[in-house]
Amino acid sequence: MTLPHPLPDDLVELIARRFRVIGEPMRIRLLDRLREGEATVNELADALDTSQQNVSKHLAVLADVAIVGRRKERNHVHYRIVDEGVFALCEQVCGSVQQQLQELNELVEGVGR
Amino acid sequence: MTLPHPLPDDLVELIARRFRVIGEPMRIRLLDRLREGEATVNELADALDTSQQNVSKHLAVLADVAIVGRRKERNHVHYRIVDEGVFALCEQVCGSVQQQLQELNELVEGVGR
DNA sequence: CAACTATACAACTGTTTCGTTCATTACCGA
DNA sequence: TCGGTAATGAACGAAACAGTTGTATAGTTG
Repeated sequence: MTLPHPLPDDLVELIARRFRVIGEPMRIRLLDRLREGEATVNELADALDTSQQNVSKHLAVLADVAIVGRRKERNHVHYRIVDEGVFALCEQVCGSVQQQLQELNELVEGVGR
Repeated sequence: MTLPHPLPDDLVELIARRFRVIGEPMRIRLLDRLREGEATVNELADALDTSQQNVSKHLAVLADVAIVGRRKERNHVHYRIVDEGVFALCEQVCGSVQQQLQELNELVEGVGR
């Protein structure tokens, strides 16, 4: 896919929104946990050591931008990832982060000698 | 690259930080403008119709996470993109956004008939 | 040296949003 | 129907952050 240039304002807003949704530690951890497969709100709350309400809220945000989906079964709600693209994003970001760390290391070594 | 699982907390923080840095409309527009090549603070402020101080501040944030770099020449400072990966990120996100819009359209059509 | 230009810094304001708490709804089993 | 569990909704305080205004620094030019 090729990006238009200049980016129209509303597209910029959409992109920014999505990045901000992902840019929250608790939500990243939720997604990381969901990589293992479906889970209910309480399972996630237990796994990430936070309140059930908090998990519910973050999941609602993630569902709103269609990153996760819901499946109701009896009186449980199972959440799962529907947009696998987020992991590609994280990997890409990890690449940049690691490169940054590496450059930092080289800098420190350079000063050291 | 493969992501570790579960993600260690400090890596989660770094990833979240980076997403949040990119998740700001003005910064996305700055990056979009910098795709055309180097620019000074004032050029960017003019192009994006905002204050010099505001641009300076956002550039400092982008420089802090090594997405843009600075080059000083006479009494101008030229900024440029040093981490081209951000555009890959934006394209990926655009893909998800477009898919989301498409699904919304199908939903509307489905209701319509 | 004085005036000008370009950039950065600091303080303030308003907005957003994270996490918590309390209340409410929905569903199941005894 | 009653009690228990699961999930959501609403309201609140605290923290983070965007954008503005005013000021400071640094280099350039007359």
